[in-house]
Amino acid sequence: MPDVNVSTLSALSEPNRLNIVELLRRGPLTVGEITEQLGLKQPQTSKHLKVLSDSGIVEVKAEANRRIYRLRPEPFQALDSWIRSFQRVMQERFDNLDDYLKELQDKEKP
Amino acid sequence: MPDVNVSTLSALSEPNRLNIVELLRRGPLTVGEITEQLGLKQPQTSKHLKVLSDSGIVEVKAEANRRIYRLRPEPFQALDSWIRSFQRVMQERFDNLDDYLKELQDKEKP
DNA sequence: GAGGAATATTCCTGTCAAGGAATATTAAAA
DNA sequence: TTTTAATATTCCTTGACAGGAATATTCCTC
Repeated sequence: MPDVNVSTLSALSEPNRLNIVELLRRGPLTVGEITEQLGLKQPQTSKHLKVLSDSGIVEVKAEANRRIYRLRPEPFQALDSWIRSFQRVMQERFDNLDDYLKELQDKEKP
Repeated sequence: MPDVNVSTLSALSEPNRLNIVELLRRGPLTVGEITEQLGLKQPQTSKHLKVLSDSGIVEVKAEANRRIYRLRPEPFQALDSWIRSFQRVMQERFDNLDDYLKELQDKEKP
């Protein structure tokens, strides 16, 4: 079972950060561009980017005055492989509630 | 672009809830079983299950005195398809930072 | 080197969510 | 029908986190 990083999930669970990620999907952007396109204020953008950066979702490249942010693929790969290994097991178990109910009864009346 | 539900992500971003989900992977469980296996207190378990239930990650079946919780596959499918559509676009853009830098320069010096 | 962009950081405040403890609810069992 | 088991709900408190505003930092340009 691949380990899911809670920090990845919690970083993505904030709407503005999810928007940033959706935006960066199209390619790298500077803080200013993100700020403008999402209608945020610059400090908040920087803060959200820091959270995304700390959790490894995003990486920075300094270019003179500017910081260019872009997505890192690893966290998404990890998340994906978790979900898929997940679905594999779920598929087997799915629609087997009746089996479980029978087990439960057996526990009660041995 | 498939829409990711923030509520799915935020529900999964709490460690105890993620543990519950990992546990339910093996099959449906009652509140008591979850409580015991994770060493939680029963009220907290119920609260976490409510959050998971509200976000559609989990569903309940009442069986006499007990409530049997199990995973619903839909949120995971949605999450998976989002990530994969995501990775498709990222793949194209990946390693194209140089292109972007050139664009930036063009913007500055037209 | 002074002024001005672009970005990060700090401090403050309010909100919200999680845990603890107690209690309510429902169904089973005696 | 009283008691007991399984679960949900409420109230309270505390801590984390997001936004606002101000300020610090870094680098460019003149």
